[in-house]
Amino acid sequence: MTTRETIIALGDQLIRDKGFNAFSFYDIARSLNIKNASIHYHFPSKTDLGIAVLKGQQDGLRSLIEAYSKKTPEEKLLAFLSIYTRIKAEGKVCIVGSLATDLNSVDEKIAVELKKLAQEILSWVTQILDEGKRKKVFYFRESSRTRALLIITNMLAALQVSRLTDENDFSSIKNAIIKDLRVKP
Amino acid sequence: MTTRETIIALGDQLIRDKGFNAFSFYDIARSLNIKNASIHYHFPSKTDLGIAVLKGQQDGLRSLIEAYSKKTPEEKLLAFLSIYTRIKAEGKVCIVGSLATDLNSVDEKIAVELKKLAQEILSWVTQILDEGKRKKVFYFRESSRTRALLIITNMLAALQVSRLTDENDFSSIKNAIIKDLRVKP
DNA sequence: GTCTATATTCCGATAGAC
DNA sequence: GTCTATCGGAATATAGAC
Repeated sequence: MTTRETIIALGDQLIRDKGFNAFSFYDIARSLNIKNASIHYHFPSKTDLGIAVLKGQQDGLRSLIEAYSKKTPEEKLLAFLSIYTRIKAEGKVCIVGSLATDLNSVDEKIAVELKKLAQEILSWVTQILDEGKRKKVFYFRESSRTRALLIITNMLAALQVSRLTDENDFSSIKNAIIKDLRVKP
Repeated sequence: MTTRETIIALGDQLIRDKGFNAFSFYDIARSLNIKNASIHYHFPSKTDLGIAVLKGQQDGLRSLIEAYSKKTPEEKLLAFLSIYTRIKAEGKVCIVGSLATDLNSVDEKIAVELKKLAQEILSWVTQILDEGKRKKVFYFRESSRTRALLIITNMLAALQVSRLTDENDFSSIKNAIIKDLRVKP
């Protein structure tokens, strides 16, 4: 992994651990045993790093979508849900939630990339549910888009709320989502 | 409203608008036409203000619970959901979500009060659902606690995600929650 | 309770040597 | 690409006058 990629990975983790406004270039420099100024060589501004992190997330999502394109709707949905399970294991939160709460304090360019990411997530989950409904493996009353929103908001906030209530609450929420989709009307 | 109360109200709004780490005492001082140092007279540290904001939220919640204690489960649930509708109208997010994403960058004392607030919200919604199930006005398969978590996470993240996707998504989510509870098995 | 003034620390960012 | 050195700005916080 190049230094640039390592910086992006560390920035990503820091945003999801402490929030965009709470981390500094020094946090990254210390981890990498380099100096503050060296980070600026790779990313002139903190906003530039934020954008790179979001573009990395977009690329990762597209790879996952591509890798699961021939799989069943159940497999796709489980792959989607396991994104959050991995984040939970790290004790962190989703980047969409983290940056959404700070939205009015970050550069507009970050907001633009964040919205793109959110749209792509919503679009994918909507398609998964749509396919599952057609193939009669998922059952739900709402539109696919609304149901996708319900599932995404459940998982996104499960990471946040389970930091405060009980760590097991994350699994309870995840399991309930899966079960509910399988209940025939 | 006393100056102290006004500062708390402004701090609350700023946390839910920009995040805890993005607002400064100067934001509040400017709004009140007083100086930075005057804020410190009322709240020695930013952490003190954060705690006061959270205690204010706890008090507000307890008042709401008390005011609705004799009402029906449906009325209680609608009262709970309308908390978020009001926040959405302001374009802000829920304080629980905002501070949960910044949890590892704030003072431990803030984390303690935030957890108390989250527990009280979860406890209330769980009781509302429990009562609704007993009285056969709400229908759901999960435990009351899990269903409460599902509903709370939906609303909390609906505020965050609808900043990014479509403002109308908030209403779609809210309406789906209400409808789903009324569906008989 | 609010003010002026100031101390202190931290952060983002740049210049220029190596 | 990384370093040293430094600038400029912002933010938290305190001292002491009014």
